[in-house]
Amino acid sequence: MASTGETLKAFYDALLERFGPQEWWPGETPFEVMVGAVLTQNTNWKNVEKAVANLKREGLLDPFRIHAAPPERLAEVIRPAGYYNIKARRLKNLVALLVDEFDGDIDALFSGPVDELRRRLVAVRGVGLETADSIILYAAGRPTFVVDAYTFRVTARHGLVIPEASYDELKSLFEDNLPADVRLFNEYHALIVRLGKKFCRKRPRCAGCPLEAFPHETEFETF
DNA sequence: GACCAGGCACATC
DNA sequence: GATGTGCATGGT
Repeated sequence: MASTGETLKAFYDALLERFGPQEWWPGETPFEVMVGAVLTQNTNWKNVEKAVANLKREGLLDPFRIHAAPPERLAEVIRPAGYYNIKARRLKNLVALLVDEFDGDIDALFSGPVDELRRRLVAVRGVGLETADSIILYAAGRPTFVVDAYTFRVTARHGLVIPEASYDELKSLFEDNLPADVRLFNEYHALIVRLGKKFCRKRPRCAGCPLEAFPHETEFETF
């Protein structure tokens, strides 16, 4: 009987073998990564790329510029990312933390204990657990495991957690059974997303899945 | 035309 | 604490 840690490592090896390193997060600067984390909420990444390109073209990919921009103007620029009114407000909430508390110095925001950073990020309206963890891992380069909808599906369908497991329970599943390695956490989450896009959607297509050889449920909940 | 996407806040029970 | 709903564009 393989331990949870051994199973998680075997999953990782199978995903890496199939897909190769994902080299996440696409983004030229930590600030761009942070903005992308908000824009990609429940949204296809292709749409986010268009919104980010618009921000660059308009000279708005800057904490002070976003802070000063009227919400309606910001919303129009990020329109392709969807939910543009609400995301404009969320971006302004997030840069308010950066500008008002850290004088726009993103390195200052990212330094200090990870759990304190997480509390600060989650306290921002519009930044939930996944967005906060994405920022911590991919923008700050600090070790925290990012859980998303695909993580729920993959782990539940392979019997690693009960389907009712919470976000933090899933996060602990990975963090308590793997070394706290930024590179590993980075690739693992990216590989789960890659897997999910192709095989582990709401209506899964399991034929050819790299985890096909591992035990899994044959009846799927649509979540 | 239905379904889906790298969520979150808020209302209601 | 659990469940339901609004937010919105663009690809399959």
